[in-house]
Amino acid sequence: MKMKEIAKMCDVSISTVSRVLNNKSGVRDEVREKVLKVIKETDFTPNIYAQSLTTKKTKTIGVFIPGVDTYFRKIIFGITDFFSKKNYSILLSADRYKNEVENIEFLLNKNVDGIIYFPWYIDNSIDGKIKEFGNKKPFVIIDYEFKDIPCVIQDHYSSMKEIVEFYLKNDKKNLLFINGQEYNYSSQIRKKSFENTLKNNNIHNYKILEASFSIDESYKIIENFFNNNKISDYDGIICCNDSIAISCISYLKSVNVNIPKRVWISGFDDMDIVKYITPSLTSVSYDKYQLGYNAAVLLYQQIKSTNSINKISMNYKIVYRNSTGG
Amino acid sequence: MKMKEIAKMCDVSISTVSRVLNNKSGVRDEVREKVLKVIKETDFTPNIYAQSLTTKKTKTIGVFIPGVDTYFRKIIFGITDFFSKKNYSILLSADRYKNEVENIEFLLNKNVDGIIYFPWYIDNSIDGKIKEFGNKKPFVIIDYEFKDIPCVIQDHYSSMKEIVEFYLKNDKKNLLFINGQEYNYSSQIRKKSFENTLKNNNIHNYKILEASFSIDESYKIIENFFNNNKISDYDGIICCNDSIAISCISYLKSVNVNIPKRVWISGFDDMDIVKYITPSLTSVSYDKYQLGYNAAVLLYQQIKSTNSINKISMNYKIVYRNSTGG
DNA sequence: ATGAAAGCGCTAACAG
DNA sequence: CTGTTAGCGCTTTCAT
Repeated sequence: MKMKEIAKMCDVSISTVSRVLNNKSGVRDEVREKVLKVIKETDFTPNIYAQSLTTKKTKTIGVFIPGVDTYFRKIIFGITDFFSKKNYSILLSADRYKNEVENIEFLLNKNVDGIIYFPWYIDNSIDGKIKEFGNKKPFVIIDYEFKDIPCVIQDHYSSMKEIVEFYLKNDKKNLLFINGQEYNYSSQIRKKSFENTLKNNNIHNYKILEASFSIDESYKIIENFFNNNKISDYDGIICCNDSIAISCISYLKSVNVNIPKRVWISGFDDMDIVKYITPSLTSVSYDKYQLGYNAAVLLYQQIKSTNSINKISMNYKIVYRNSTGG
Repeated sequence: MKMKEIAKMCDVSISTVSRVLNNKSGVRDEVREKVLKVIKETDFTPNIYAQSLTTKKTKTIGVFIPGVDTYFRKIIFGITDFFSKKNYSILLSADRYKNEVENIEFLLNKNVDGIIYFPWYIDNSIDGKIKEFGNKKPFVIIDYEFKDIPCVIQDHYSSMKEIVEFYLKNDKKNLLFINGQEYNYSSQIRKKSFENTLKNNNIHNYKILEASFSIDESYKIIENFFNNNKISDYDGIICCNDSIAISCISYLKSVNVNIPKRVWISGFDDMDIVKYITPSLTSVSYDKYQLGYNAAVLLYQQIKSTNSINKISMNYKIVYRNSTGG
């Protein structure tokens, strides 16, 4: 079924059908209703590829989000919920054989109307690329900042600061920070916040361990670390995400270290399950659904050229549980 | 940049450029190389919307996968890894304001070349819809079977049977099965397998509790259940996924029930973290990445009309850990 | 208010 | 081997 047939059935020209379809003026109410009726009856939907050819708009946005299993889906939900209402589709780019930049270029070639990009591996070339992409298309970054490219960030600096100060306030002053890989921007921020907060409190004795976002690797790194370092040197451990915290707890239990009595521990992300493990895990909670939704809003504003906001900083909440004394 | 310009730069017709682009015969090697060179230099990529208009192929496949956070991403990876190599894109449909069928119809309207559908809410109308969709486009279902529509299934019947028999063999014969919502097809299968296996072993005394795929709801349902039923009635609990198992363990710990001494417990899915919780959780492991990859292969075979296989049943592995005695 | 016609960028006969 | 040309289904001037 195409416009031509609809036009014939209604005894009008295809221009008129087009006008009705696009809700444009210049059609008698009577005619409009008739066309609408036939469209409905025949279940007609215009060919979006023909539309795109003429309008240069694809009503499709591209999304790249890295391999973070635990909240990937929630972010996607936020994005799709917003854009579906606007009748946009979501093109996903997540080929692991390509690097991130290649994934974005792939999306660009698909003529998407805009792109949401959650960088994961940050290297020297990324800023240049982001600038290039941002000039080409409406572009929104998640959890990374570059000049005036609109972005949605989780305020890892503040949340880490709050966590550290919570430890200090409770007299936990021998701290170990277990980070993910430091190619990740959030990791860098959290690390810096951890260090600065301690320095601002005149504490210069602390340890940072670079572990991994893979829980199995993390476990090995942690085990190896404590084979060469005394646990008793620390009364507080801060992990950069919940998985790492879980592997750390697992190790500490295996060597009979009591949490929270001997050492406090906390994570990040507040996964659904962490309130049900033993001990229940103190964690930092960001609304990942809202994160995706906000990114979608920023992108849409750009697409419609009504952009006013450039940066959204997400609210967070620290959920205190038994792993830090209850 | 368009084909016309490339043609001019190479001093050939646009048909020749098209032939080169589509790797067709009928071009002198010399000319082909020249065109290829210019294409590369100018970084030209053909407009896929114009291509689609003529070919009726979009080189895009549609994917609907429900809200299962823990392994959603792995399935997607399997699909994108396969299709990216073929230069296809992935259109994601996941609008929660629409129901599943509406999400599929949305994809259909986008003229995707094929669809991968992981049904979650199964009701009476679904078979008719699947048949309709399967007639329209290449179509692959995950974890559901309908006539000769190609599908990839996790063999929940067999894995559940094996788990149950493992309990029985170890003299755990007072069993409680905690299921997810029964609108889910896999839940139905597992339940049936649980019941049949017991019956085949002449055990008619068992209990099935319908909990929820939401871990918080599950906890409440489990707590409520044990407020009205004695824990000591059971020596084995089988949960339909790891989240439910974790909430169940949490509850049992809160009332000081020793696992595995007083009762065994097991989950499904083998999430990354479950080997690190206490007690480490016995679970059923399916390769979710491969699941997605297989679905992609089946779909591609249909698109290319080389389909031979109709059904792939995934291998599984039961990972025995401390929650069932180690 | 409505229709005719050009054109979006490409592919695929058809000629040569 | 190579070029010409007619669409693909739609939007958008430009007339009427």
